[in-house]
Amino acid sequence: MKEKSRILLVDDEKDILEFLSYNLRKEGFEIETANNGKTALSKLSKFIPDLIILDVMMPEMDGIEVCEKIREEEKFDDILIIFLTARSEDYSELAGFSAGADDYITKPIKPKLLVSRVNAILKRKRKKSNFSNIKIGEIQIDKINHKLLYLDKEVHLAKKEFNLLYYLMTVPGKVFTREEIILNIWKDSVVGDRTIDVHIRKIREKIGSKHIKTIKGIGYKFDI
Amino acid sequence: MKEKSRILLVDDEKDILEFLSYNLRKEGFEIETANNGKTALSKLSKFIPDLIILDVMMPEMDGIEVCEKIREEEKFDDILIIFLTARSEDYSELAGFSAGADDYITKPIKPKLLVSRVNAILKRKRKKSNFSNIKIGEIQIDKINHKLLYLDKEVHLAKKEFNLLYYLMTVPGKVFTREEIILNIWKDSVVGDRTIDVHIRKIREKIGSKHIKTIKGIGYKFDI
DNA sequence: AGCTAATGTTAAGAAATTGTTAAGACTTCT
DNA sequence: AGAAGTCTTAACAATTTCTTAACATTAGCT
Repeated sequence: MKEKSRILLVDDEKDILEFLSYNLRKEGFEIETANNGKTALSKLSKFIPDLIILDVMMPEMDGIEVCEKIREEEKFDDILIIFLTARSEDYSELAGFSAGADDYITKPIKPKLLVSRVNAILKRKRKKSNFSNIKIGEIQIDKINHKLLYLDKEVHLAKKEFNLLYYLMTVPGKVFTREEIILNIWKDSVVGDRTIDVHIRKIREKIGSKHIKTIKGIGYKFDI
Repeated sequence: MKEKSRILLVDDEKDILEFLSYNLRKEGFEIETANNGKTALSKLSKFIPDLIILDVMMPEMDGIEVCEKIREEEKFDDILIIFLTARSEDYSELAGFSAGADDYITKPIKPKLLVSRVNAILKRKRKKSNFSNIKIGEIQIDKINHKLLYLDKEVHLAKKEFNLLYYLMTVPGKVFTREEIILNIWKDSVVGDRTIDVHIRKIREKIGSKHIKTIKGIGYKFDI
C-alpha cells in the first residue's frame, strides 16, 4: 500500500511530453510537465516530485544546467533525476551525471523499458532511504556497495553470508526465527536443517561471535 | 591555450558555405567545406572535425541521411553535428535528433547567434572530456585521448575495455553489479554471459589484476 | 547429574559463478 | 583488398559458494 510516486517531466517537445505522460500515468504515477528548464525550476516550489525526467537537449537552458541548479539546493537532494539523451551521446555523459543525475534513458524511448527503468530507480530510492548503511559499533555494512567493514577493514562475505548478516542487522536486538530467516534469505527454496547454522558459523568466523547470539529453540539475533 | 576547433560545413548552396566559412574563420576555427553529402563523407577520411554543420535540405542525399551514415561509425562518435534547417521546412526536430544530431540552427542565419551557438556546443564538449581524467595510484586515465597510462607507460585498451575500466574507476571501491555494467556499457543491446568476463580479463592482462576485484554473485569493483 | 533436542563443527562434493581460450564475425586501417 | 584489431560467443577449466551429512557439543529441562 504505497502512495503514488510523483514525476516531473521536462522536455521542449510537446510530443514527447505527451508520450511520456501517457505511459507513466497508465502505470499510476502522478505526473506534472514543463516544457523548458525555467518552468521546471519554478514548478518545484509547489510540486516536489520523487523523480524528474529531464531532456538533456533543450533550447536556452539545457538539461545539464537544470540538473546542476536543482542539485545546488539541499532540499532537493532526495529528488531523483533521469536524463533523456539522444542515442549518439555516449556514456561519458555519465561522468557529468555523477554531478547529479541518477540514471539516463536514450531516445528513442521504448515504453516498457521506460516504465521498468522508472520503477527500478524508485524502488532503489525507497530502499536507500529506508536502510542501506548500517553501522553498529565496529561493524559497518554498506548494502549498495556490498561491503562489510569490521574494525575499519574490509571483510569479504559471500553473498548468502552478506545477506544474512545484513538481514539480522536491520533490526538489532530482534530475534529472527529460523522460519523468518529461511523465508527472507532462501525464499522458496528448501534447504536442510544445518544450512543456516553453517552460514552463521562462517559469519562468526569473520566478525567474531559476540554479536550474533543464538536463542535456542527460536532463532538468532544481532546484538550490540 | 586551446587548439583551433575544426568544423566541416556541408551545404549545396555556395553562398551559404562562403557566408558560414567567413564568419567562423573570423572566430579562429579551422574550416573545411563540402557541397554535398557524398563529398562530406569522403572528406571525413582525411579531416576529422570536432563539429559538422549540416544542411538538412540537399539534393540527392539529405542531411539526415548523411547524419545517420556518420553515426553508424563508432569512430565518429565524438563528432558533434548541428543541423541547418529552414524555418518553413517541416522536417521536425525530432527526426533530426533521432538521427543523432546535437543541435540545430534555423535559417536565416544570424552570424552572432551562429557563433555563440557553435562556441556553446564546443564548450560543452570540452567540459565533458576535461573533467573525466582520473588518476589512481599508478593508473592514469585520459578520457580525451582515450588513453591509459600504467606506470607512466601508455597502454592501449580497446574501446569497450577502456569504457569498462573507466566506468569502474568513476567510483573506486564501489561494486558495480553485472546489471549496472551491462546497462552502462552495452546500453540496450543484449550480450552473452561471458562477455563481461572476457573484457575484464583483457583489462587485467594489461594493468594487472590487483585492482579489479570480482565479487562473486554480484559484480566487479576497482580497488585502490 | 543425566537426558535430550537443538545447535555447532567439519569436511566433502554439488551447484553456481567466473576465468580462460580460441574461433569466427565484424570493423577499421592501409 | 588485405591486414590488423575488436568484439562476442561457446566450450571447457577453475574457483568459489552453498548444502549436506555425520558427528560433537551445548543449553535447558527434570
